[in-house]
Amino acid sequence: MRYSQLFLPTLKETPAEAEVISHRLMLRAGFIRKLSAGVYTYLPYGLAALRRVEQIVREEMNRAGAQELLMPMVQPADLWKETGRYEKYGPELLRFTDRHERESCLGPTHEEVITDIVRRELHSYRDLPVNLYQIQTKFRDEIRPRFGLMRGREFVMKDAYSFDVSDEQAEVSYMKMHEAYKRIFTRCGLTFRAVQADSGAIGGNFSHEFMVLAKTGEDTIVVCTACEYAANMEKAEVRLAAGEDVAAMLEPEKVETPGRRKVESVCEFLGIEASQLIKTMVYLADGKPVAVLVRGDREVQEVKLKNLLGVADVELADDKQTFDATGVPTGYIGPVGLAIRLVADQEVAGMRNAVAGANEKNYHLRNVNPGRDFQVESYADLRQITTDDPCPLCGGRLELTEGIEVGHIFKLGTSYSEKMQAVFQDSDGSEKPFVMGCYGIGVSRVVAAAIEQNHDDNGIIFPLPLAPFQTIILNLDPRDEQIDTAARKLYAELVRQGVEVLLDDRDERPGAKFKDADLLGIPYRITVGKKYLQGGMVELRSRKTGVVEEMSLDQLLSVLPSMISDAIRI
RNA sequence: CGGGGCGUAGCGCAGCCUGGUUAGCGCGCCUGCCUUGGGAGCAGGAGGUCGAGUGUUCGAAUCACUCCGCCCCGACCA
Repeated sequence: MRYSQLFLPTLKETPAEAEVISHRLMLRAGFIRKLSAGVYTYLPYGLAALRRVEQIVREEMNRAGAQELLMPMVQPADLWKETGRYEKYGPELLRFTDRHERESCLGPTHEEVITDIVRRELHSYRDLPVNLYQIQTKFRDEIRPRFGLMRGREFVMKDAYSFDVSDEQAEVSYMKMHEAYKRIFTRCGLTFRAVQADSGAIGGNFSHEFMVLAKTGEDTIVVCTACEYAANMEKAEVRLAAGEDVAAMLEPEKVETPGRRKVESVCEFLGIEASQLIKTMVYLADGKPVAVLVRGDREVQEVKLKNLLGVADVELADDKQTFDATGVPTGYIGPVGLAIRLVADQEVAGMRNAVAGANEKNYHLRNVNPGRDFQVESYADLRQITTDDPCPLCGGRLELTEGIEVGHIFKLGTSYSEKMQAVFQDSDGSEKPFVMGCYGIGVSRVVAAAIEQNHDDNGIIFPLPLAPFQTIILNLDPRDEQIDTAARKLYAELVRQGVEVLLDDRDERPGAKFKDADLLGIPYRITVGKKYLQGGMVELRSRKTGVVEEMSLDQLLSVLPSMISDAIRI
């Protein structure tokens, strides 16, 4: 491709609307333009990057035995009513009626449609397993679209759905996808981790998220430095430290702690460590008060609490709500004699002679002992994991890092197939619902994540497999016949060898060409200029390392194509 | 939906508080000259219903009200 013919509007200045780096760079490098909130046009250069990701996804899905199809974006409400999601999905599902007053919606996901196809066409265990996927534009009417392609309302997604005869077979399908996903993100040249995840509203009980590691990620994840373990903060299991405190239980003692409400000030006042204090937090679980106990130096992990209580929502009670529920002002609440529902972090069970609120203003209790002085409804892992905790798998050191979710795989089980009466006849003649799995990749988000992970002050640094062009040739002086001839010759020869090349033949000054080349993030840059006139040499520069090598045209042609094909092969 | 902010040329902004002739600046764009290894220089030029509506006023980009759009934080979310 010749740059002079390409629709590639780059921007010298950053538009005010963009905050995160990938969004800014995508606007500046002519990837996208906004049409309305969370809705973007892909310009040729951005589309080329998107196609790179799509192609890798396609190849790996096909390799894993999945088959591509394409489902409608407009879907009838009736189908969604079968699974109850038409009511349940909320305002994110864009609903409308057509000219015949038929209720419809724009597909935010396609479980209903695929299940409908399969129940109509597949009836026997002999037809299974099957895995069908599509790469398609989804629409979700996000509360607040932001960050450009990272969280748009309209976005390109690959979604796959597997159908199996049994739970065991479904797990085999799941593992195949898990492997395929690892290959996909590896081939994209991204640093990522597969993390255990909460399966969320979509349902199911077996779930991994694929996170691209980048500073600007929306989620915090815990990764082990020694093994493969990685998990969401909400899911990361805390391993209880071995060894119990076997100190003799002392008699409870009430102590005056005037005005000491915070953990810190109580500890300072009584001369104890935060780890010797039982912190009592009052939450409203679906509106009803529950007291939660954790060690003074720990934080409650609300998602774990929510899951334990089996409620839809937990919220920390404010001072007034706390007083209304317990009759005690915040800061002096404790488990001893407390009348409301009580749960505790597992760690609390092993505490001896701890300090806790006395349920009386300005008083705390010393020598409080779980079991003797109070009972809880249940002990469970309820606290936030920290980097001081050991890896739950191998005991290694943990690190916290930010991640961008680019893929999510679920074992769905039979929830959809049962509701939609999608059944097959098994070898023993019995009728069974399909056991399903679903597997998503945010294709457009992968492009954004790749940029978040790979850029510098001058622009994008594309991983070679995702770059719209693998090489850019800068013709620094198109009017000089010798330079122009050399640049064209290089271009033609590289194209012949299968390299994706952009030839910058614009009538621009060299500075502008260098700046654009950096901004666009093309992995290899060849410069043909003055040095060619002087000694027949051109420059090859790596965008990533900045290393520059001078060589002749012949040398370049003999090394570059193989460098590129080696790098793309996995 | 709650909180905060912004809408003035394609992009980035000033002007608004304290109303008053032809609404400015930088970049980009067009023409010409010149220049060619990190977003050059000179000269000339095009481009605006100042987001929309209503009101206040002799007079509104400027003041008031309403609406619309966009951005950021929060709740929410593959």
